[in-house]
Amino acid sequence: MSPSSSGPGGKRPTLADVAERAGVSVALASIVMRGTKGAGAATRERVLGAAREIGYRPDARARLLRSSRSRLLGVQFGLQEPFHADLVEGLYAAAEPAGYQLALSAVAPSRGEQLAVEALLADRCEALILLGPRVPAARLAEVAAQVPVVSVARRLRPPVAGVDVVRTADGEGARQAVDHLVALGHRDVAHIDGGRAPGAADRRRGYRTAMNRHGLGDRGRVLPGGPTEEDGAAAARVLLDADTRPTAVLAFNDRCATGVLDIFLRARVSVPGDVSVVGFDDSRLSRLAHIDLTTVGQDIPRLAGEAVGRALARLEGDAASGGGASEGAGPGEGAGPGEETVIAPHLVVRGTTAAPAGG
Amino acid sequence: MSPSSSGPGGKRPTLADVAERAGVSVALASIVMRGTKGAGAATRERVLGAAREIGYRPDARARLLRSSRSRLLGVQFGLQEPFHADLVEGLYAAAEPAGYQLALSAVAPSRGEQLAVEALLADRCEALILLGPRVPAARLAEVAAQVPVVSVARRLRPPVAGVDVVRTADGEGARQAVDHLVALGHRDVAHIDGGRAPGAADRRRGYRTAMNRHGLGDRGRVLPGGPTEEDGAAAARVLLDADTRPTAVLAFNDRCATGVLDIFLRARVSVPGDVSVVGFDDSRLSRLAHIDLTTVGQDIPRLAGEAVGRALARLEGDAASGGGASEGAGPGEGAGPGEETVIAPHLVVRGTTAAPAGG
DNA sequence: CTCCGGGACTAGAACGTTCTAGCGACGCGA
DNA sequence: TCGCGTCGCTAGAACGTTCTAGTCCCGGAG
Repeated sequence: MSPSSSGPGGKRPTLADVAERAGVSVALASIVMRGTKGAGAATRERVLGAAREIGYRPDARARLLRSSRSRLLGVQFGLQEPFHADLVEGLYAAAEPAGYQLALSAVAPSRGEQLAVEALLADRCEALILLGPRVPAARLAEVAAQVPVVSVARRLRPPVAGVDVVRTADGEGARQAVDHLVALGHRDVAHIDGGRAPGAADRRRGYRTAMNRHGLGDRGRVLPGGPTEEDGAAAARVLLDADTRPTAVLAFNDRCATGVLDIFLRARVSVPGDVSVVGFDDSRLSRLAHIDLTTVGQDIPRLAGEAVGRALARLEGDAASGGGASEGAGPGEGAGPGEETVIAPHLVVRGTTAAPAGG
Repeated sequence: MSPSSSGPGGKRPTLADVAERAGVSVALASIVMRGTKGAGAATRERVLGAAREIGYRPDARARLLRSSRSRLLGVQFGLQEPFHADLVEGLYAAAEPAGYQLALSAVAPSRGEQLAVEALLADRCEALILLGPRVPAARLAEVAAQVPVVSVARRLRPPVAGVDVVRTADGEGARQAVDHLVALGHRDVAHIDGGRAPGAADRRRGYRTAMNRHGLGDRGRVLPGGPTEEDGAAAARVLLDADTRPTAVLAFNDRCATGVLDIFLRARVSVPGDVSVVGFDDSRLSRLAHIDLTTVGQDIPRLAGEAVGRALARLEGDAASGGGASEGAGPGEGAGPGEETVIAPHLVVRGTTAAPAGG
C-alpha cells in the first residue's frame, strides 16, 4: 500500500520502473514527467498514476547531468548573519519562479569562503551569488573566470570582470538617517561605524557628507565599531565616558544598535529621551516591540530579486553569444565587465528617535 | 595561462580531457583523482599536473550518479534560528571526517518543511537530519519509510520507526537551573515556557519536578511564553504587573531570556539585584559581554556528532543487511525502531544570577 | 489511390563519472 | 622452465535521466 513497500532490493524507483508499469517507453515517461507536449491524454494519465503508485521521485542529479543546463544557483551565506538569512529567503522566492533551484553553502568560523565556493562549483552551479563575500577581489576574479558571480552587499572598486554587484545605496541610507535626526533638531550626531565590514566605508562616507551638507561637519564624530552587538556595546561605553555626549547615534547596523541600546539602558540613559539611536538593515530584530528601533531599511526582496536577475542575465547572455566571434585578446574573455545595481534604502521611523532634550 | 582560458567551447573540463592530456585512460585518471591505489607514482604526478593545468574539477553530480552511495546528508534547518546555525556548523565538522557532504535546505516562513524535505530527497540524500522539525509524526514516518531520518531536538513519543532522535536532556537542564537558583537562596522561581516549541514540554516538566523536590511546588509558576524575544518580553510584562514578583526566572531559551532582560531593564528592575534570570542554549547571544547570561548549555558539538553518528549507523546497518533474508511481514521492513540519544546539558553560570535581595 | 503532414510513441545515444573485468609484463618460488 | 600473484593500466558497461532521430499510423489533400 505505502509507496515505499515496493521493491525488495529497497532501491528507489526509477523512470524505467514507471515506464514498465505504465507499459510505455522510458522516453515517453520522461516526457510526461516533465510536462512537455508529445504524449496523449490517456497515456499521460496512466504514467502519472504509475508514478504515484510506486512513489517515483525524479533524480535531480541524473537530470542535471544529462541536460547541459543545471538550473542551479549557488548561494554562499554566513551562518551567523541574520541579515543573510533574510536574503536567502528572498533568493528562494526569486529563483523559484524563474525555474532555478538554490544550492546553499554556509560560511562559518570553521568553514571558510574558499571551501564554501569549492563545494558550489563541484555541484555544477551555473552562477554563484555570494552574500557579503570577504575574500580579496583577486580571488573573486578567479572564480568569475569559471562562472558568473554576483556579489551582494559587497562593493568592488575597481569593478571585477564577471562579477556583478548588487547592493543598497549605503551612503544614501546614512544620509537619510542624518537628515531625519537633524530635522528633529539634533546637531551632535555620532556614527559608530562597521570597521571593515561590507558597506561600512560607504555608510561612513555618507554620514560625513550629510553632516557637512548641514554645516555640522565639525560636530560630527566617527567611532570605530563593527557589525556585532559587542562592537556596538563597546562603542557605546566609549561614548558614555566621553566629555560630551552626542544627542543622537547612527549605528552601523541593527545588531550594533542593539548593543548600544543595551548599554545606554543599563547606564540609565533614556532612549530617545536623552539620546536618539538609529540602526541599519530593518532586520527582524529592529521590529521587535520592545526594541522598536528606527532604522534604515534595505529592500531585501529587491536585493534578492536583482541578484538573481543579474545572474540570469549573465547566463542568458552567455547562451546567446555562443560560438564567440570576437577573438578576445586579454584574459576574462567570456566575462563582461562587472555591473553594479544600487538599490535605494528607505528610513523606517520607529520609537528610538525623537527631538533632543535641550531642543 | 589561467586555468579557464582552455577550451574554445567554454565547456568545463572533464575527466576525459585530463586523461587525454596526460596520455592515459579515463579510468586511470579517475583512480588518480580519487586517490585510490592502482596507479604508478610517475603517472599519478602526470595526471595531477594535467588536471591542474586545465583547471579540472570533478563533477559531484556525475560522481554521485554512478556510485550507488551518494555520501550526502540532507539537513533541514530554520533560517531564523541562531541555534540551528550553530548546529549546522557542528554538522559540517562531524560529517566531513566521515567522508560525507552536507546538502542544506532552509525552512522559512515562505518555505515550508514539506518543500524543504522534497528538495533533499530529490537530491538523493542518503539520510536526513532535521533540526527541530515541526511536522506531525505521521509525516516523519512517511519520510522515514524512504530514507533514514534523525530528528534533532524534537522528541517523539511514541517512537517512530526509522526516525532516531538526538536531543538534550531538557528536563535535566531545567533541573540544574532550578537547583542553582535554589542553592543561591531563591524560593520564588518562575518559568516562562516555550509553548509548543520542541523541548518545551520537557523543560516545563523538569522545572515542575525540580521545584517539587525542593518542596517549592506551591510557589512555582509557569507563564506561557515561546521561543522568541517577543515571547519573553510579553511574559516579562505579565510578571511586572503581577501582585507578587518572583525573585528568579527560568526562560525557555536565550532569545526568550533576552526579551525578559530587556523589559526588566526598562522597568528599572535590576538583574541580578532584584531578579535573577536564566536562559537555555548557551547561544552566542548569551555570551555577549553586556548580556552575560547564566544559561543551560546544550552540547552542540556532541549533538551534531551524535546526529551524524545515528545517520551513519542506519546507513551502514542497511548496507550490512543487504539481501534481506528476513521475510519481514509488516510495513517499514528495513527501518528499525527509532532510537533516542539524550545528551547531558551543563549549567553555565554568568552574571545574571545571584542571591535574592531579601534572602 | 497516392502522398504528405503530423501526432503518438520508441530506440538508442549522450552526459561525466565509477566499477568490473581483464590484459600484459614482471618477479619469484618450485 | 613453468606457473602464479601482483602491479599498472585499459576497455567497456553501468548509473538515471534527457535529447535526437526516427517509426508507425491515420486522416485529408491532390
